[in-house]
Amino acid sequence: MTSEPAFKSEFLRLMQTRGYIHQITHPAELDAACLAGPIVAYIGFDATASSLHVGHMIQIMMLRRLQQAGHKPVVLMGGGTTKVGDPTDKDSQRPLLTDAQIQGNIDSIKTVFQRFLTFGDGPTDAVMVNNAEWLESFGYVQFLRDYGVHFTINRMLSFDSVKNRLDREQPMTFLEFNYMLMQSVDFLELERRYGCVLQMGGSDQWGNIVNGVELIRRVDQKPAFGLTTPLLSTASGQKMGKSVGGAVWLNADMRSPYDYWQFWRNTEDADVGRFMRLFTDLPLDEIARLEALEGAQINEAKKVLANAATSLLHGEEAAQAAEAAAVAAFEQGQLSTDLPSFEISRADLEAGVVLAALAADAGLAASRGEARRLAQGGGLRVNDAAETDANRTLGVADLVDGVIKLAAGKKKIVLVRPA
RNA sequence: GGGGGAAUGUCCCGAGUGGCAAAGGGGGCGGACUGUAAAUCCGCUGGCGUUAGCCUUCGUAGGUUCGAGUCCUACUUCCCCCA
Repeated sequence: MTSEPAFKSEFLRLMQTRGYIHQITHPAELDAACLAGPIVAYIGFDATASSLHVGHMIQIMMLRRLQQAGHKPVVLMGGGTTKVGDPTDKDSQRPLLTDAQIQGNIDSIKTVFQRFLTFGDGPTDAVMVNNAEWLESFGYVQFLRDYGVHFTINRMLSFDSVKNRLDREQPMTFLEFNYMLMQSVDFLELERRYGCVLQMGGSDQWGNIVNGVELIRRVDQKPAFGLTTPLLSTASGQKMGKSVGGAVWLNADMRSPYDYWQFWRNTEDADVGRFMRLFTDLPLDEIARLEALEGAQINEAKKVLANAATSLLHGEEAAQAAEAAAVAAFEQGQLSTDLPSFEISRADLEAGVVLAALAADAGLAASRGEARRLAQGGGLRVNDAAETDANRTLGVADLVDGVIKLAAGKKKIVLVRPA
């Protein structure tokens, strides 16, 4: 699919040279459509958590590229679909979220897009819509008659999202089974409202996207296209998106800019070039130069990557602060006030705090037991000295320059400060 | 509708004779080596407790037993065979 069909449109060329394309439904037709004028394309995001995470970055960047190439991005928030739950890649049904939770998540997720896209009423300005607007107003029988007729069970059973679940002998409810239809109807609705012709998404969404494409072509006899991105894994084969300490959230209140910077800084050597193309706006020739660096020098390229990616999300200032904190902590062994911190009441500290409890509360370990094991393994550090006794009591005497520096491993650092 | 089998550590796969906090992988985390990389080697991987120990876990709910992942009953879900 990525065998260099030499696209003529700026958008598809951009997508191809930067490595976003895994599959396209009708490459030549889509290329022609992009050439003919601004097109409207969308990506859907479900509101299952109060923040998106780095795994979503490739989709967000794709909308950004779309706008850069002179087209109109539509961000679809899945207020309606989240109520059903996408069975793709899930072994079992998630607990259903309440309306209030979903709305809260949407409000919180929204903010991130403004950093990557220009919203407004102009022809290439981005817009954000919520599929609850239409999905919630359908009557059951009407929905079945209008859309259900276009889907065969035979076909639906053949899609990976369904097949995987069945293969693993896990139950799949009728509710989840309908997710596919809802996503297809979304595409149709956006086509009617905004003239949207393209849906993009991760490769796991291929089935859902193709269904929408076919629905539009069948019902409205209009052109419609789908484009998916490759599944992102690191060069050594791990699923991308996790880092020390779990999911890398995009919202600053859930993952600090420092952590976000660290995530990119820790990229594997072999991924540096690919990630720069996907996740930054750096020009291709500069990327080529940077990724050619060898040995320890590639670390400079990783910093460039981290700075660029963090600037996009959190702003340049935050990126520089993160870099400064990292340089101080890792290269000079000094403290920086920009390191993540945890506040403890002065009274508690004066009374004495058990290390294991503090480490757990500060987020360095999931539980006190884990903190103890960490200490026994030599991974817990207090003011840079390994501490194997997690039952030790810390007090004001342990303050150095007003803080206690706690570290789990070499990369997870928290400054405990009394307040 | 009838018959047979299956569900295990809330990340996944997967052993398990009535004495089990439950083998072994993968993944994850930590240590060593490096360059905050990869590969490799080592350790850890239910919660609370300093130790003793206590609590919670083998699909769900009951039961038998001093004692249940293991036996019985019902239910849920999945697979296979017959109709």
